[in-house]
Amino acid sequence: MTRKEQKEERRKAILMTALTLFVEKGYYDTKITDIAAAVPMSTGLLFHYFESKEELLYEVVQMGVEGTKAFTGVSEIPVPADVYLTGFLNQMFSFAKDQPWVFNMFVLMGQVRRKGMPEEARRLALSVGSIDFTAKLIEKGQEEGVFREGDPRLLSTCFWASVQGIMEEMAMDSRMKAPDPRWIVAILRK
Amino acid sequence: MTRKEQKEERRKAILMTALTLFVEKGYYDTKITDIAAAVPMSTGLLFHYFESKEELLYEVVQMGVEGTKAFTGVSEIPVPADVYLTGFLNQMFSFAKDQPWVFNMFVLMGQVRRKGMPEEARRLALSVGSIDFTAKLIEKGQEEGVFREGDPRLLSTCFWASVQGIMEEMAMDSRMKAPDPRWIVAILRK
DNA sequence: TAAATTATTGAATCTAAATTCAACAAACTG
DNA sequence: CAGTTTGTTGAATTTAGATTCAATAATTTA
Repeated sequence: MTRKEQKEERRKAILMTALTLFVEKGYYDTKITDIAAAVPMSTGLLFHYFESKEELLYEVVQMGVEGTKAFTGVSEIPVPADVYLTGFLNQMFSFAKDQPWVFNMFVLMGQVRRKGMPEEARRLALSVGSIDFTAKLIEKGQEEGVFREGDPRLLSTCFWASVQGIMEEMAMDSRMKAPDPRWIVAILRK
Repeated sequence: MTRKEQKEERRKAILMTALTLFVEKGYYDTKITDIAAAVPMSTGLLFHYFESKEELLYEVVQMGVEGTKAFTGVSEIPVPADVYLTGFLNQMFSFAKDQPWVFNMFVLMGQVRRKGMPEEARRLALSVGSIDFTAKLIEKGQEEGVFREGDPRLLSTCFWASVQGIMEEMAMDSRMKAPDPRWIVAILRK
């Protein structure tokens, strides 16, 4: 099975490289040749592993979806909603340095949701219910009295849009320090 | 001079159409033929008015820069910083319905600042000092005691990233209601 | 070890989309 | 009005970049 494993490793290497470049330069500005050169491997070979650039994006997103399940799958939150979200952001921001790929994955997932991204990948990214998940969490927080009144879904959307915007900014400018997570959670806090 | 005016009108029509499409579908996914068809005019004619797609983007951004001067040019803010920013967001969000083009312009200006956008247009968009302007405003707010402590520039960056993220979300999904501006200003508020 | 399978390359092909162009129409100028 | 300038079209050209392919090397299987 060494051969199959080898192939898996290679695929993963390509996926990771693609992830990095997609976030660094944007999907459309990242050429297949850029990815191949960065792996490194010949352009031709890349198509031995992935059908097309779109499929490549799709699989990167697929990988992100897997990873996200762990997050949106949690059903019992044992701490107050504000504490949970602050902790989440804290971790996410520290990932920016320790595990850039986790961080980049989040950034990419957000970007792929936008209009103008390849349709299949977009649908897949959109299928992750992080907005809904957080909306529920926000409702919980409202009941707990820590979050302000207002449509939980709209609050959730704002929260994520802000997080997305800030993460993109961080991905764009590596000099940027991570903000204090409480600043962002303040959007929700009463 | 009717001829010259005519030409100006036409140019403006193209610029506006391009602005709308760039925001709606993204720069790279907007084809020159899309713009021409939407104006409407033949593809060829479009090049009678603009050198290239990049130049077209550049001029849209140019227009945005002009418009933004009015905003960042203000030197005397007569009201507390938090009130000023809340009012600003309030206006911006209501523009989304009344004057979509103003709103779209803001969204586009933010997008063009990102890596992977055509270099010249990007530089131009980056030349607008809205982050610095707001940073000063935030310092003022800190002195007034209404804003939290923290690096004003980082706070400013977060503020704008959030606004950008939310405006993009609004541009993407017309059903989305505008959030309460105070939610966003809460990022800054003590 | 010989056949079969898989990895690899880089140049050749294909394709979508930007850009140019030749031709014609309308408007303006003197 | 005759000529010149500007507007307009859509098809032809060009080009950047994705995708294919024929050829070769490495690895596995039997």
